[in-house]
Amino acid sequence: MQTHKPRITLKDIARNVGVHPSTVSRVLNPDTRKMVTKRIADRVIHASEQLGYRPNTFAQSLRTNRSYTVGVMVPDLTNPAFGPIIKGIDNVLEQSGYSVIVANTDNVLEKEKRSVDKFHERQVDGLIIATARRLDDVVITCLEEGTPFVLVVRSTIEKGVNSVVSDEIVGGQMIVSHLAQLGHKKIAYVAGPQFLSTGFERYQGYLQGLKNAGLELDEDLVAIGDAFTEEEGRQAAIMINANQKPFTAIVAANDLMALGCYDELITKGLKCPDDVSVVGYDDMPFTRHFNPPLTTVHTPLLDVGMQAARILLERIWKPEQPAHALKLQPHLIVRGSTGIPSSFSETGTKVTN
Amino acid sequence: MQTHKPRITLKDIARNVGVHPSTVSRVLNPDTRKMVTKRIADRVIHASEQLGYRPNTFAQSLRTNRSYTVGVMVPDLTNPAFGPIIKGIDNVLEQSGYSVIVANTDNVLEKEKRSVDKFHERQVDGLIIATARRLDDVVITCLEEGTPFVLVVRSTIEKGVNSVVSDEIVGGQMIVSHLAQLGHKKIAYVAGPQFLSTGFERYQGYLQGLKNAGLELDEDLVAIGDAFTEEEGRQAAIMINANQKPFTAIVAANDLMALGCYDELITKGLKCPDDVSVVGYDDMPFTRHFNPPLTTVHTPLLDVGMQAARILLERIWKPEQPAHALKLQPHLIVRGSTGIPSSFSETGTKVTN
DNA sequence: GACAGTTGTGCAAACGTTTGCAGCCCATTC
DNA sequence: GAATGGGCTGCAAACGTTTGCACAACTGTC
Repeated sequence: MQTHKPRITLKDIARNVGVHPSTVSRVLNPDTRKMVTKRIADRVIHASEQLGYRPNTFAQSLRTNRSYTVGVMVPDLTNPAFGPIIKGIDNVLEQSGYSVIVANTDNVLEKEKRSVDKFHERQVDGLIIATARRLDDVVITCLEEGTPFVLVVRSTIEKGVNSVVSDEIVGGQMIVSHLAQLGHKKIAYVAGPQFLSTGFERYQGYLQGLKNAGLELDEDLVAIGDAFTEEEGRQAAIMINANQKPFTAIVAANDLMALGCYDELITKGLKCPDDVSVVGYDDMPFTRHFNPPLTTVHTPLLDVGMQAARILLERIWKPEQPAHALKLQPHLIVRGSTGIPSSFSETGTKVTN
Repeated sequence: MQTHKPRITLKDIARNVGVHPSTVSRVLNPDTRKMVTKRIADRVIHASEQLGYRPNTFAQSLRTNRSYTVGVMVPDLTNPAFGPIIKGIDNVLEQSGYSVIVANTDNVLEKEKRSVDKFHERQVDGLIIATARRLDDVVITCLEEGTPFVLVVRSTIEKGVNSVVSDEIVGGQMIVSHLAQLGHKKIAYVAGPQFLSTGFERYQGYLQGLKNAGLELDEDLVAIGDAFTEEEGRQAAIMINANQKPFTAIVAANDLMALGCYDELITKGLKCPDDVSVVGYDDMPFTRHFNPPLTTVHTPLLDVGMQAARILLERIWKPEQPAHALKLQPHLIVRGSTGIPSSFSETGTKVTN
């Protein structure tokens, strides 16, 4: 920001007031203001306002080694789930004078590494990571280097790292329980990537849910997608259909994949929920407007962001505190995509072709 | 990022290789590398890699007055339209070594001012602004201060500012033309805030579209919302309904407001598109999954972001170039929410009650 | 072999802060 | 009235770079 007006510095104020720059510095810094006489302080403040002083953050950071910035890594900004999270983060951080630098990694490891390197270079005071794999080198590196960071949404298998996630297993169970209660017995599963905690744990929740409901797992009814995308959801649904086993419900590992299932059902001429029920996960914005409105598990995304930011601030201020792993309770939201199982599929008469 | 390992500096490398720090600096800086002998350069590079050197960006920025960061101001991260834009921005900027700092302003002027102040303090090299009002102090300030910036999505009435926007007026016309072609004559309009270029120009497009189609404007069929939100869209639809004038289509100023119209139609027991057609604007993610799939005007949001970033880079590099106002051609996407007008409303028999 | 010209490297200042230390002055105490 | 102490302020170094300038060493020419 090359402004033509010459930047005015502590020295300028000092000259103006007739004191030493260090005194000005002390006045303008809340922690040290009490060190200087009120009378002088007032004059300094007045002069600083009049001259329109803006501290040079680079000089400050260079001297203090704190940048008052934090880095946020997300896998895909196109996914509407991340908007609210970043908003939550920004809300609390900007109140404490921090700025957030975002990086979009497109789920590719190379970019994640580059981003975290960049963040290091920029000396961010902390990191919020929404891209973690269950086994994640990047996370391990951060851990070793002592970088304050907190994981959101996706966690790793390591213990002792700060994180804010939804209780995915419980969420998965809730879904199956809901479907079982409706009378579903053949429940298909469109899984997310198993190297992500969300993909893995939601699937575990599904398995546990089946057990709870006294249902058998049929492996022909589960397919694993390689990414949390609509397209992968559709592909997985296609694979399941190809197995020619009857089912009355599909639970998808997230809302996007559920949308992919919608597509596949439509191309097969199946109605949701009349022929098959569908449920998603995340409750991203506007799920209630889908056709049909999607039954899904709600995670308070804005809160996730805000809590993560708070925890991060704590860690930045007192790095030696024990890690804080926050698990938010999920919440099933029943909408129009789930209903009682169709007699067709139930009897196995009408097999998807 | 307080790492326990001591930061290694140019001086360390210099000592290691046996040269002066300035030489190391020259080697590591692409622009000046040619100044130093290949043999020495190689040794320096080798040492720097071995020691894991990371330049201190603060020192660099302090010295050079360039931060290699740009600020991005958006009104509401919850609106899925902004995800793709930011992604586009990030994509091109990170390739040039820039980082993006985002700020969410919630559409409140106070926050916008605070954010832009913050950006100034952080000495961002440029700004991308998605929050502009038609008359916007913040923009004027940036203009006066000579800050490189580009507006996205929303423009101001000033000429000579960089911007990347959709041709809203054409878009508005396209919508009306589409509806008129289907046979609609009574077309209601749910307007967005008129102090935003998007709200204003889309409405102008609507007016122009009516004229083109030889239709009369009925003021009872337009209502203006105070914000581009679902709720405001619903309220506007309610107001129009309250006027008891028949209509067969509603065009909303953006997709969110269109969703609000959906809600109101449902509570009135009206079917879309059978009873009334609805069209939105933006083609934000997942509009095709809405119920019914929303006819809307597509703007290539990712492109908007990328183009804006490119223009900004140009301005940062050569500040004296004339402004670049890029107007992207919109594109009507017809989906299930528009159809031929219902005979009911057409005859005025069935008035919304 | 002396000279000019070119090339490569070192020197030191500067960017704008923060902060430990030293020293001053004034008030307090015996 | 001298000694003690505490409160304010100035001094200067330091953070890690970049860069104009000076200078040394080399190349080529007559």
